[in-house]
Amino acid sequence: MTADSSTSDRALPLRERKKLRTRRALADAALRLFTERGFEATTVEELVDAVEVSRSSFFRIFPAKEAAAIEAEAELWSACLAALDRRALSGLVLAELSDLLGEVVAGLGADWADRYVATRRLVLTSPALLAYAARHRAEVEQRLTDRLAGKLSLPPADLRPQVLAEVTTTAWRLAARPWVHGGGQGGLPALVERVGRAFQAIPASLELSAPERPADAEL
Amino acid sequence: MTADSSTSDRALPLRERKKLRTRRALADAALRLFTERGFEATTVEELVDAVEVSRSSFFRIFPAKEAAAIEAEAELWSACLAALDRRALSGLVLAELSDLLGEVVAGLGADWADRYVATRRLVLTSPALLAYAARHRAEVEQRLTDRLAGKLSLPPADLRPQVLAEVTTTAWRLAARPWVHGGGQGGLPALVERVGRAFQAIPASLELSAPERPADAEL
DNA sequence: ATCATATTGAGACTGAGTATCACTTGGCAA
DNA sequence: TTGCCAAGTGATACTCAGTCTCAATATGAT
Repeated sequence: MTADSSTSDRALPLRERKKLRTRRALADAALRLFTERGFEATTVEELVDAVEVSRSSFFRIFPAKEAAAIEAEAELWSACLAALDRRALSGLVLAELSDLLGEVVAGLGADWADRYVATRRLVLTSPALLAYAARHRAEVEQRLTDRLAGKLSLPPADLRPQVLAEVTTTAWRLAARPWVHGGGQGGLPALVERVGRAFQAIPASLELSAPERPADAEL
Repeated sequence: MTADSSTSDRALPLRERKKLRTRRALADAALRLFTERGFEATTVEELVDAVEVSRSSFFRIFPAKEAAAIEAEAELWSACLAALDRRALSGLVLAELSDLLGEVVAGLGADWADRYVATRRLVLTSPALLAYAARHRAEVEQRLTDRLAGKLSLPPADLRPQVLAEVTTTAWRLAARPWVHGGGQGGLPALVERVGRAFQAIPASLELSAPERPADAEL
């Protein structure tokens, strides 16, 4: 549910639909052009020419050139935050978050997987995109933290919601990185599977021990 | 050990010392000017005028305006990576990382605490700085991951070094945020104390449970 | 002193992001 | 329909970060 959000959500103020279509057209063109020619080598001018929109309009829709490139990533996390708002938490919070992320991923649109793979590959090619994506992650974590603390009635200074938010994005990255590396093999179901395993891997990782006499690390 | 790194490391190629002094002067002026006038409101021109260096030189030393602002943060993490290179790991890796971070912090220069507090407060005021700092963190994590995997002879795809690197920077942030918020009260010893407790808080946070019937989150 | 080599500074140039303003277009009431 | 208002669009000018090139200057070795 709420998983459609494709080009035309029926029963939307008609004018908004056009805006959404433009936004999506810009994001798609951005992904394509930046991938073909490189992020820094493509100017915003070229991008807006391809979509036949003015430069002014671009910056009205996206706050930065980078934002158009990571639209697919942004969609994922706003879906997660929306899902968290709808959800009542009970039991192990970490397990709830794992479920939630899995459900959100499973409900994403059909074309999302390809867009996301392209996005992540693109991000790796440009320091500016890496920075922008990293900040976006930090913002998502902040919102996750706030919502978790709110739902659990914990004070903002409590470390636990912060850790759980951090762990959530970490699990996502752990799961998504190899999936993207493999070209999105297996589609969304494979990704969901990986997300579940990434969440499980985290507590286990904290127990990792080094051998008593590591051969290569002697001073 | 290697904890000095103040303006003049004796027995350094004489020419390098001057470069270091310029670098440090720029970083100090950046922190001061950006704090006084705002990051976006201060131009690189004004900054280099204050230090009597050319714009060209600035960009030879720092890759971006933002880099001069987060110099104190960068110093911390390069000290950590250097310390990790020197250290032989044995036993619980998480505990080793906690120790290591504590030792590095305890060994930082006397003026570092104030510089760091100022840096973090400044970063919070500017989206551009937030993005730059977030990317810096990601780079540090990548290097931590590589070194851990190397030292432990684990394949690069193993999730555990990635989790441990992530947890290390998370613990740092958990510890530093309230410390900075309180103006660095208690100095480095207080910070070291907080780092230790942040590392301990992480496994505990993963067990957080929600009450079975949360009153405020019903749909 | 002299020569090769770094390092610096000056200036021009590109392109992102912002602000302003005139213009158009969609939505709505009479 | 017609006219009106508001919201959105496009053109243009401007600032400033970051790159590049080249000349000037310092540094160090012989």
